[in-house]
Amino acid sequence: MSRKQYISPAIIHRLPRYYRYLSIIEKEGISKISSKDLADIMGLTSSQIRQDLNSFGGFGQQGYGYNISELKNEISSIIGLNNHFKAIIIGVGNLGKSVANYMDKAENGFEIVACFDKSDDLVGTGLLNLKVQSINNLVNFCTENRIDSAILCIPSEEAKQTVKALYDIGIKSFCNFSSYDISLDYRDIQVENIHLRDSLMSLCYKIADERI
Amino acid sequence: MSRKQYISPAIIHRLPRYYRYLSIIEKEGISKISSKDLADIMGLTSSQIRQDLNSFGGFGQQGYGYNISELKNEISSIIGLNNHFKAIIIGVGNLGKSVANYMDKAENGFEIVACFDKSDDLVGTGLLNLKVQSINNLVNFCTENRIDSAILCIPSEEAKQTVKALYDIGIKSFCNFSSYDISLDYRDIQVENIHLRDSLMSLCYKIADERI
DNA sequence: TAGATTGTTAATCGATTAACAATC
DNA sequence: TAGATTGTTAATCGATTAACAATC
Repeated sequence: MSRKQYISPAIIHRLPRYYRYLSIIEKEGISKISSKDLADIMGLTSSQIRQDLNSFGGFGQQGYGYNISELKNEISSIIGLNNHFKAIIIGVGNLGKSVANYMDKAENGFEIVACFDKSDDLVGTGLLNLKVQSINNLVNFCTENRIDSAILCIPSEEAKQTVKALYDIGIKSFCNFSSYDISLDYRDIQVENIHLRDSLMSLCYKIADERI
Repeated sequence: MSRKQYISPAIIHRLPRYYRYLSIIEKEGISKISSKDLADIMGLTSSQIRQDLNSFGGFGQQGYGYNISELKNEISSIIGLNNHFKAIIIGVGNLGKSVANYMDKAENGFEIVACFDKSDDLVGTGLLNLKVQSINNLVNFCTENRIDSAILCIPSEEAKQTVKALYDIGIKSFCNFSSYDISLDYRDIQVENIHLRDSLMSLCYKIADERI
């Protein structure tokens, strides 16, 4: 079967997990796996795995299973890891720094090509092999260089202004650490939100609920 | 209606958002709101809001709507924000530092009571008003002090070992920044995962998919 | 060939949306 | 009282699981 038209958000968010586990299993020197065995390892059902994979194509072989390297490469290609999309980091506090360092060392589909901060103390300092630029230079830089995505490591009020400026010059992909809900203001964008406070509060609920 | 037995994960993850928006609206000086108006602001449907809220109790008034401060307080109480659960940070690199600073300034249901690192360079340095302790002191500290939750800002191999040690002394709540899937090894725990790499990869997929 | 396991359709489950009687 | 809006039940939608024919 060929690739389905619509891929659900649930599937999109499982793709990186497939990639991660297939990488681990491949490193263990195993060359093939059945949906049942992979399901046991990943805590899914074999049905779900076959459904997920088959929304992109028939990567398995009846009676045999899936070739791990092959499947891993297929998923890498589906995610688009080899695109090495050009990303910029906005806000170079501890969060921006940790994100930059993390992205630099682990394969994730992006490469960081610039970073910006509003603080004069940080502008000109080094991060990875880059010099932190002034936020005043942001729009200029992004019009002169092709940028695929912006990683927002700034508070929500600043994020709101920054997204507006970037959207106006055509940048429509964001990794958002602020609590500003970008997708409410713009429809034709790609965004992943990492809302630390919301995660903590959900965890708080779970603990509190457990102790009732 | 009184509180339902089972609250779905989907609802649990919307609670912090309700709290966030109600706080914003309250600050704007508005005192009441209908499910319809709140839905428009939050990008939900009024049905969903009424369903969500009614799984905890009837907080509204027919013909009127919801009193904002009252509802915000109810949700704060449902999440359990006033518990101020005692959390420890494990790993005080840039990520650990940014999480610590963030948690210190924003209300989230937790307070950080200690932080640990394996690096001798970091042990003894200050973070918030705490001194970074050696990871060797972790189990000892946690047996002598009541700890509600551990925030894992370390790589997955270390996370796996650390979780085992903590689980064995009864700590069963984790905010996990590593890619180790704790819930596959332990069933009776509360966990929130923040998988930065997975989020980036999902974003990568969305961009790549958009450009097909 | 027989056994294993996929790809795919059908059934089930859960979450969202619609509808409306209750009631402020 | 009339209008508004909730609380709640019913309908729909989407995602997961089960089942099984196809086939390696």
